[in-house]
Amino acid sequence: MISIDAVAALAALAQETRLAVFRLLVQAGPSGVAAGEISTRLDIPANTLSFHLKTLSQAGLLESRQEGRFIYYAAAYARMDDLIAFLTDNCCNGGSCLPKTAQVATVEKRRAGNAA
Amino acid sequence: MISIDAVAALAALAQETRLAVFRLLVQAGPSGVAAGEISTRLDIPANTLSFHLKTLSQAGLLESRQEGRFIYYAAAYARMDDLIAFLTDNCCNGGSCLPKTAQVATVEKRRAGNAA
DNA sequence: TCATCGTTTCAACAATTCTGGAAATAACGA
DNA sequence: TCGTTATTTCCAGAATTGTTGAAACGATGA
Repeated sequence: MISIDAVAALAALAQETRLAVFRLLVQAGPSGVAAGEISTRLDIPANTLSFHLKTLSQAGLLESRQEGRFIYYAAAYARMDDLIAFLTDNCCNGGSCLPKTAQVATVEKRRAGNAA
Repeated sequence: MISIDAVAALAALAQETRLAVFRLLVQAGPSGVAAGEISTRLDIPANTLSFHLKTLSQAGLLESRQEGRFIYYAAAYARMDDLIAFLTDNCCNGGSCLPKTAQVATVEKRRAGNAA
């Protein structure tokens, strides 16, 4: 991940409504949640939600699939991992201040253990 | 960490200059870097940098200490961990999509192994 | 005290963002 | 075809943000 992508992802998450949507989807799992249900569960007008879903998608944080009249949105877990790895990259110059973070927060190592 | 704090932290990081500053400090380690040196290393005007340092500090992402005429800024590692934990909280409803993230990205577990 | 250096505050402008009403699109069932 | 449902696009206004010149502040050494 490069800096400009990280800024886009962070900007997408740096908004109360979008953060709530993203967390809902992170917790919901890879199968995702339909836009309408997100709208209902978080009490967000459909058009406002659509705007935020687009923002999150453009930042690469969501994936979507159409199923009939419904569009299911799911968190892009790999992207989330990329972002975390970017933030913690080379933490303390490779030192030991955050050994677990440094060890785990690399895309490759995370993916090795991930089903998503 | 509550949602509004997370939004503040993410907003602070969602800006090219501030993200560069934060990553510089994450990599520099707990001893920190003086404002002037950050300004030089990243080629940011002093007043602009000051504005961004304040934003990052208010979001709880930086700590600072004065030493003579210099002010050293350092990444607030615990806060960074809180943020990551907040994002990945209850990932996949506690399922196994991201076992390593779920396992590590909790404040308590991270702190147990952290010197910072 | 004075000059200097490191850093912060103030002020103002351009640019961007969030929001929701209204209308449009797209898929389904009758 | 028609009506309904799910979702998106268009639009406009209010609010927020990033930037930098200029000035101010605070610590230091002579």
